[in-house]
Amino acid sequence: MPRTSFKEQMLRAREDAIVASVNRLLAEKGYDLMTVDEVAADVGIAKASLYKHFASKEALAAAAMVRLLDRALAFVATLDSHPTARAIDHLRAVARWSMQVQLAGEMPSLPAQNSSLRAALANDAGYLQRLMEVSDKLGAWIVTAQAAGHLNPQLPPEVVLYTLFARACDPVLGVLKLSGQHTDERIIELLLSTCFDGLSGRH
Amino acid sequence: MPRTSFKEQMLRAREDAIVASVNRLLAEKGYDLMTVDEVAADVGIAKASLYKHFASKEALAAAAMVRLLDRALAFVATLDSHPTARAIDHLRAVARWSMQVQLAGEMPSLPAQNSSLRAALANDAGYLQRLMEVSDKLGAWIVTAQAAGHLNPQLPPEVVLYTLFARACDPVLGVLKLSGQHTDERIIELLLSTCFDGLSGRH
DNA sequence: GTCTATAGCCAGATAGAC
DNA sequence: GTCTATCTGGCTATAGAC
Repeated sequence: MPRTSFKEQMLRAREDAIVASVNRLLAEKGYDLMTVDEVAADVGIAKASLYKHFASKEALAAAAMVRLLDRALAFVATLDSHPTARAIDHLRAVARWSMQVQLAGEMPSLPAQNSSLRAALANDAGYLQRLMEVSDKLGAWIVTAQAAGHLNPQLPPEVVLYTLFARACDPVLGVLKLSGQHTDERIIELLLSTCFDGLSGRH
Repeated sequence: MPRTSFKEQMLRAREDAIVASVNRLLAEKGYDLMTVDEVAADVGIAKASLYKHFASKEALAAAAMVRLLDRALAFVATLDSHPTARAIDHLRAVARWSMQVQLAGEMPSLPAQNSSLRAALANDAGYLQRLMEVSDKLGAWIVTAQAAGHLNPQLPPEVVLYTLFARACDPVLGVLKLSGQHTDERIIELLLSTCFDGLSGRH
């Protein structure tokens, strides 16, 4: 395997800068309102140059999702290095982490209904593989936590998994932040409570 | 007050048909992917005629939201006629109703990030008034249920309110329906459970 | 690979006859 | 108020020089 040349390093750095911009703009405006012109201006290159790196706007979104999943996998790996902790604590930690990412304005937001975008993601091997890795990790913790009685064992594991994914981009977070009535930490504690303990709370 | 003439009745009926189409298309494709051409074709009139009734695409969306809120208020009114039931049961009933609406493909979906659309809604007196009415009704039930110990009294009431609104358009519902592994009724019971009792469930 | 300039398309909104 | 036909602007994507 040839070592990466200087030119390749520069290319990588530029593409990282592009994806970072895309990630931020996706978090700020969402996919539909983000324009490729904006991305190019934000990175500081011409739009045509952008298209030399990524074939389409959809490819840009996919790259941002890959970046996010890589961050998630890195965080999951740090949890794995504490094997003494309980699975339920791992799951809470992941949920808290995803909410922190959202509050920091770094959670890319894609429309669930755009079918051509969905098709592009479904054809992206790198995206699919990382999504499966994250799902497998969380799925294992879910089953363990259910067996230990820390998660409701009557819920199908996939329902728990989908719910955790959905809470990572829950609009309630943004509304509460906009209201300005609570600190970021308090918002996260409130939403973790409603997510794991429900609106009724523990009795 | 003059009684409504035949012409006015026809006008009303046509506008109702328009809003019904908009509501369905908003549920099916979402605001950004719904085109005004589509709406006109669905209703069976020319696009220019549509613009005689509604000034803009945003006005169409606002009308659909008003229609939805009117349906919600009507449902809330039926609950009010059973004054013996507990507030928590009313809230669960409203949550179940909203999930049924979504599963029936009748829940209009608007992007949270489109600021011009948000501005249009914020300037629509009819929309705002109905939104406040619904919020007041639910808010009263929330406070009552908290006092009775049926809802976690440590949660700020507005957090409960926002959460109920958010669960009405929770994407988890659509994903579970798409997976085809559960009946509609089972999906609703599962999501009601995660919403009120949390992922941990009751202990 | 980077740029300027532009093609091509599509959707929201409108003109003007009837 | 309804229609056909059109305008207008913005967006993705590309051509072609350097």
